[in-house]
Amino acid sequence: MDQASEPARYDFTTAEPRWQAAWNDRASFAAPDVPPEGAKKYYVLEMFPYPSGKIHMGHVRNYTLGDVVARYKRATGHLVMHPMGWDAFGLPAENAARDRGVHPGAWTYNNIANMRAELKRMGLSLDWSREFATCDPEYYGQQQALFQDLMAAGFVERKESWVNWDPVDNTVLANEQVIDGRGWRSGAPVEKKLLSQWFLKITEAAPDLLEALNGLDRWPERVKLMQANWIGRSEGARVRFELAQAVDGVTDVEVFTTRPDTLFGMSFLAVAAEHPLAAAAAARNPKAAEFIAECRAMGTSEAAIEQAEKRGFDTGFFVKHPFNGMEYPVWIANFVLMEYGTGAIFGCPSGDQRDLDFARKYGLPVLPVVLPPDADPATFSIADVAYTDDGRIYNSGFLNGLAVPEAKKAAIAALEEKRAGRGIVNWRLRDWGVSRQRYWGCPIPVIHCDACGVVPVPKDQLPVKLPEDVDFSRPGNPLDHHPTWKHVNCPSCGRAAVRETDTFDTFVDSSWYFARFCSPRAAEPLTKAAVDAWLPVDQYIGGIEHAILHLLYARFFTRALSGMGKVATPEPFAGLFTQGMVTHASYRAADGRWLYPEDVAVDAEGVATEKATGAVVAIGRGEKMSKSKNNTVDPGAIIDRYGADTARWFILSDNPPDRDMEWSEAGVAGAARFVQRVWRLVTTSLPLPPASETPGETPAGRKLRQVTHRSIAAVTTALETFAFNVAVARIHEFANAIAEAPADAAGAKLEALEALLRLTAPMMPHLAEELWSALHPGTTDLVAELPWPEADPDLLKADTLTLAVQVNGKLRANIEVALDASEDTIFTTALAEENVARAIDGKPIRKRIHVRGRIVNFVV
RNA sequence: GCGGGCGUGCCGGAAUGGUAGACGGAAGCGACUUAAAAUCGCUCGGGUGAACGCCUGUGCGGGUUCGAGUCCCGCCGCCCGCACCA
Repeated sequence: MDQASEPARYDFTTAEPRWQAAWNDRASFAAPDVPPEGAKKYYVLEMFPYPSGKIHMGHVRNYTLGDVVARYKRATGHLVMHPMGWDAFGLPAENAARDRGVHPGAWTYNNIANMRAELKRMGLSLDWSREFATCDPEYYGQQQALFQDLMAAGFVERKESWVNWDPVDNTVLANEQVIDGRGWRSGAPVEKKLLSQWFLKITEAAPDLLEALNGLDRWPERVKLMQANWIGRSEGARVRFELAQAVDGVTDVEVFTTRPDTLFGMSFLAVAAEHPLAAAAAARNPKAAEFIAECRAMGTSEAAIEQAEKRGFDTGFFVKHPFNGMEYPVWIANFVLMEYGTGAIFGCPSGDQRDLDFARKYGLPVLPVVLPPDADPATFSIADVAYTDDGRIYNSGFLNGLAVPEAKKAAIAALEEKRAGRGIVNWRLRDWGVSRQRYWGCPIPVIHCDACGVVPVPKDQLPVKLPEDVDFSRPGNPLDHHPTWKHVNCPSCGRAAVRETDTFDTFVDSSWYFARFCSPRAAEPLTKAAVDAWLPVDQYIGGIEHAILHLLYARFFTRALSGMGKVATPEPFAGLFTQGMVTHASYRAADGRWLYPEDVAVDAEGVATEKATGAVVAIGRGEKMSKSKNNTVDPGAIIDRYGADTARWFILSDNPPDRDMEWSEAGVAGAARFVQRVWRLVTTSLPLPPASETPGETPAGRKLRQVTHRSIAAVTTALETFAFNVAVARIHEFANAIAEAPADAAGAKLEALEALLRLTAPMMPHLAEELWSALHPGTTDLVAELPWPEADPDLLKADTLTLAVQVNGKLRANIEVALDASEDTIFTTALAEENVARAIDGKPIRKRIHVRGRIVNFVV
């Protein structure tokens, strides 16, 4: 092979580390804790990663998106803070400890070291000096201090709630550890168990959390909608039903309903399995107890409860209807949730699908009480579908003839008059249970003393550190069976007491980390000057799967901190962008094995076969990358082969960032070709001939300058709107135009190449630096520190106007007219087109439509 | 089950209610080469035509409009969340 004949190529393997070192040496991405007077601050944050061991393509996508924003904002004159850290507590570390005998801390910090090295290879404009992990005692100790502040401010309470209990492993299970109602390790049927736990009173903030969504104008509408529905404000009534006979001294049962207008359509009353009346029934009837036990086996997941077949048990109790005085049976039903409303409902089968399914199953009456418009009351009946829309009330005594909204008001008024109920606002949102019976989390900093009750650990004794010597060979919480850790003296009375052995939900860790980033080494949780200067986060970026819980908890936490005067802003994230997943084709053999892509051959017809056996393989369309499906792509391997810029470019170019993207080998290879193309475009232009004309003097020069400035404008708009794939397309077009520009446009070419590099820099920062230095030998400038190019408005204007001409809405011709052509001239020019005349075919023109700069339409 | 979203060529996608398919990928053909890679050029929704063109087409069925991928109503399919995964 003759080396000399090989065309020169861009060598990213040396260039990328070189520029990373240059940014590092210049501290190009460092930000001060408190910005200087007059600085335009911009806080860019991606959701910090869980240190699972390796970065995956979802991370690459997330951090590339954030990096484009950070670099673009820096170029447009902002002082940018762009930190990185680790959401480092959680179950996987404990699973690793149980499965492989590794200590959770060692496992986690080892993973962090690996992932940090991988992230650094991506060339992200991060301020690494702010890095921390939530499992650092320096971080969780401050969190313990914050929790005590929240306790003092009245945001914390202790109450009972249900958990999934594995009776064989004697441990609490997460919902994801419950599979088809059984524990994932033991396979034992899961039971619900009542535990005393710590709660943050998020429900008190519900009205405010809902109302303030209106002010989040840079959040996706769908996320705001999901949050609003989750908070779930609903207006309705509490209705008190007297029991026909008192049960254990209890004389009545309260239900919540949003449909008091349908009270006359009642055919039963149903309570949750955890309701006191259900317990009373169980005490009298072993069959009831059996049914309740079956309900408990469903676990605590709302999805599982609501998807289960509707089942019930007749308690034999009866209640009296507050309006008609009739008696109705009380059932225990598996679809009634104890956590919502009062844990009891009245069933109106004609107006609620669940009630109808239930009534049909158990042969309960179905009385229609809302008559749809245009329906005949004599013949209207309910078969398998409940009627939930508006209409006229009938079969309903004093409510007859009213429309649904009026009937609701009338029913509530009547309930209040009879003292049998009242109108109320009910919220779906429940308080936030933060206790977890696990080791690898932040210890809840309280001590339980028989004499003094709950006593906070004195602040000068924080952090309450996790013990290192823990035993994972036994099931259950290692903190609880540690021989010494929990035994302490009460800080208040000095007698023997025990530590709380529960740790915090990891959502607590992620509810304030963005604030801690502002002063990550401070001796107190937050530094007022720093958080007030930097918060709110200007652009937060992460997965849609966090649309509700994480974002709602972080909003609540920030509100609470703001209420205590620790943070000025109540809203943590001014702008939010939710990215889609990264998917990859998956291959599954007939026997159910998931195959690695490299073990599969795909022919031209798209038929896939397993290389080893030749057997045909099923191709799954893009599925979320997961180890269990063998369809992951290792970012490290991609960067080895193609470089970070290529990976970044492909991930940005493939599709809009809020949609799921399919990773494809061909796509990366195409991106790699473009990297080389830009490199050739610049290097083959060197050295640039001395400009014989000032830019734009020749017709070709002016044309290239127009393209340059239109490209600047188009890419800027695309970046501002997160349309990164469009920005990529515009840069492709721009590069094509530069390549095609004739030689006499030399003066405009330098301007074009500079603009190309600066527009590309947020997306392919290493290549931009490499070529900038080639274009300006000896320069000490870094593109990362240069300002964003500005489009010259004069060069954005077109020289003529191109209009589409339609006849009856169908395109028939294009015409070109002067910018200032009159409407008459435009119509005359349009009608002169042969194709237009043929389409009109002499028919009279009924209407002429002209939209300036767009279109002409003749209606005939 | 409930809540939210998405659906456009072979594929990813573009398109302030105004020329559907920009840009890229794949594929095919050609140039260069002993050959391949790389590179460059051409073709590339379907139908019809010698050609200017014409008809049709944005998951399905309706509607609003001079004009609908875009707005409205009803379906179908896929995806996300459902409170202890992060």
